[in-house]
Amino acid sequence: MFEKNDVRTRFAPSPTGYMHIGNLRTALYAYLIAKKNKGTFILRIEDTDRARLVEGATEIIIKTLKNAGLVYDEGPDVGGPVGPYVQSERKEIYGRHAKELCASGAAYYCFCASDEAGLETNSQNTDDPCRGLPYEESKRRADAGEPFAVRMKAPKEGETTVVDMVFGEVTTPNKILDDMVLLKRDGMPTYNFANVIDDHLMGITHVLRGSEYISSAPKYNLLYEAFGWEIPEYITVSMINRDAHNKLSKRHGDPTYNDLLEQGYLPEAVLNFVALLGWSPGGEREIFTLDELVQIFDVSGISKSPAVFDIEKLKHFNGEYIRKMPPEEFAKLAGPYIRKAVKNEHISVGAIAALLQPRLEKLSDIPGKIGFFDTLREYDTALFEHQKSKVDKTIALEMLKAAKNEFETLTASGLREARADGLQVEAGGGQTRAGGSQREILWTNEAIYGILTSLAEKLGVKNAALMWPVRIAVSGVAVTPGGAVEICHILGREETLRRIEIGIKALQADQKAQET
RNA sequence: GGCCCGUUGGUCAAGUGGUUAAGACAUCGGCCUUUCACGCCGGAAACACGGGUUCGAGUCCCGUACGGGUCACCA
Repeated sequence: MFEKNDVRTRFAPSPTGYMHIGNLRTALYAYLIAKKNKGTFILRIEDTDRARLVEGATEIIIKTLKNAGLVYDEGPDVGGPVGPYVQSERKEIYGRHAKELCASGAAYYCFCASDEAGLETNSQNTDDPCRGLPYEESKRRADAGEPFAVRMKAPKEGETTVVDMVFGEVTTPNKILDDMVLLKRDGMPTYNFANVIDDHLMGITHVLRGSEYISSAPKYNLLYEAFGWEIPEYITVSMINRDAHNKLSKRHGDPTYNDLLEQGYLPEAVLNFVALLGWSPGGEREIFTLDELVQIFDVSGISKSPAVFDIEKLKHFNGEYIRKMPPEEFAKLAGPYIRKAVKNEHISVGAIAALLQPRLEKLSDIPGKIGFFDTLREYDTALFEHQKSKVDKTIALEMLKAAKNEFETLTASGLREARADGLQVEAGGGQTRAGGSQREILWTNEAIYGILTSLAEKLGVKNAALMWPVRIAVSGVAVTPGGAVEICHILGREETLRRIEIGIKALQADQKAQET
């Protein structure tokens, strides 16, 4: 069995597909509460509705929890002392308990056809016809093989008070409680019943549920009482909404956890963000690792009111996580995205990653930002005009010519090229002069910056006046990650010169067209 | 409709009877600068409403409004 004073929590999803953000948060809180108390976190699969079963969904859940770092101590694939952890494998247990309640008078067999019973529950204050059946008789019928469901015999008077760690005391008049079905005709338990049985049998001390269950909570209490079981701590968490009026739902295209990962969000960032939806640690800090959350999590910080899932803020969190990542790690993560957009093997993934890291919100944004490294698209020469940098087309042409000349001169005198990936190659046919001249340099960011800034100085213009046209020429787009220097560096000397040449030709053609 | 729950800026939120009502995202302005971003500085922006209780109420009580949940042999 399990330790008596052990704090035990469970995440109990039904395997119906990918995991919602709300589910993930519930799992996270359950995990945090268990770990904070050095307790046990359990995964239980609630698959009692075979009609809604989705093939492979259990695997998805397991994979998702692993991916998120929410390691469970007991569960279907890892076992544990109170298994099985899949409800469909516990059918006998529920049947036994349901019959026990019938025998004790807390529940009764119902022989109504399912649709008939449905009608009964909809019309208020109408008793199910089977409620009054004598136990002996209904037991005989059930034993004889007549199909039946089991319903709870809800009290008609009094009230039930539920104590919840988040919502406090919630009192409900018993007369509005219906005779909820415990066991369905197919012998499977309902969620309500299986949940209570399993939570008790598995020693769950803190029961986490979404607020949609709070109106059922009195019925759970009645069930616990009927069995003479101790009622666990209830922790009811409010919903996560898409906007002021709608809750998050897959139907409306709200992203699942998996969707978010596919969109280039980091698991850590999503988890961190989700933790703060409906819960606050109280201070000003917002960025926490999972382990830190375990340390500081407290049920008292859980909010009663629902929270809106704001993707903008998630983006910010994701950006924060990207920025604080070690550069090598980020390069590894971003590598595939970069390679997909920039096929040219000579272009360094690491160098592009370095440019991207401080200005990226999510990985899927990468391709849109760096396509120009791969191919220089045709662009409007109007891009060369930039008031703030004091550049018009005439000046741009002048600047490009000067830059080209400068880069070429260097080549002629034996420029050694340092590729962005760190490999050095000989330029200019390997005619490096022994001893080297003063003009012999490496094609590095520092060198290019030096060349361009001293050129600007020589021409008597601001850096921006030179940098702007160069950047436009080598990229062909108005907005680029990194500046002229970095882009030239990454492209390499040869490609840089080629693109500058293209820019010059375009501007000259423009000029000619203007004259005629 | 019955029952239950909620309501602090556009959003997440701190606040547990006395505060100039934090902070974050988004937004706007500025600085930095080689475009963008990062970073830094600053602005605008909130206690749903009405009654109580109290010397004093975002905080406690009642009501109203609005929003949500639930009322399945779904979970």
